[in-house]
Amino acid sequence: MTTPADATDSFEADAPGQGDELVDLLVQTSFDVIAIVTRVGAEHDMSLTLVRMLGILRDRTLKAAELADYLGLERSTVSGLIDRAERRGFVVREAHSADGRSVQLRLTDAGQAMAKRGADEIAVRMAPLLERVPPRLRELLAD
Amino acid sequence: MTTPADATDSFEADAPGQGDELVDLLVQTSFDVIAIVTRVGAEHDMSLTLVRMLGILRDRTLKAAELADYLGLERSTVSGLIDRAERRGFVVREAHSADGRSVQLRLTDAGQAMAKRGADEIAVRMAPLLERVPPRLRELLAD
DNA sequence: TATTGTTATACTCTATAACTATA
DNA sequence: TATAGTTATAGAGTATAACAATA
Repeated sequence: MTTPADATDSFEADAPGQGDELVDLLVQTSFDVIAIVTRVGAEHDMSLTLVRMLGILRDRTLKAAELADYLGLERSTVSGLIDRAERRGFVVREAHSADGRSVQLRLTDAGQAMAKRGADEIAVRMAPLLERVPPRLRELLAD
Repeated sequence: MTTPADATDSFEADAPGQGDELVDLLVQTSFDVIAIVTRVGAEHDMSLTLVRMLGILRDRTLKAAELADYLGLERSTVSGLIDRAERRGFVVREAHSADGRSVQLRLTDAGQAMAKRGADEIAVRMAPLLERVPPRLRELLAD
């Protein structure tokens, strides 16, 4: 906006206009989705972060530092998160075979069960939201 | 799953299977989007909730209780949120014309400016994400 | 020296409960 | 009585900084 009569204004990255409805739609939808995940978690006394943790560890075994990367959180934060998850029997800290400093994180059977249950419930809650998507569009999305 | 040999299994709400990839995609994308909004907010020392508040009040004037409904938070929580936003000059509490108990919330010019700036920055950060969406699909989404 | 994980500390966000003022 | 908002309090989530153990 430093050059007053600039015909290419609407193509500048810092002068949005055209695609904003789509951005708004995506942001609003995202908040709705996260709200669903948060609610399902809350019904099982789990924070959004704990739900994410179970989802991530569901089909992986990770070191604590790797989990921190996945979650975008500090190691110290994840340390406490693991504490709480372990106390509830969802996860165990195992010795890492190759690195004495690391701990390997693994879901317990209870953790696996809760992860599956949560995923199922989330899918059910999201069904009404997905049903509003036209079938043709839904197929396109599944590429 | 109470009737063992049920051919309509895959259509039962509590026996998900088919559309799970789509659900996962939507959830993962939502986390990515929220991460962008969170990061943009953090760069301006704003929590995700404060960013949402500015976005909501951008084209509306609301009572505190209404804002709480929009955000899905308790009134007491929103009270503190308004405190902090007011202290930073983003919003003002005005007397409600018809109800002496209520406060009317209105963005200041600074609040409007920050709301616009945040929305613009979010749109810019989301551009790479949107560019991965095929144009044909993007048109369909904008219905 | 660098990295992994933990602990101590502090701040923000959130809810519950109790309260005041108004309806 | 019921509703709008505030305050006090407590708990969870988060980051920063300092630390011990291992690489």
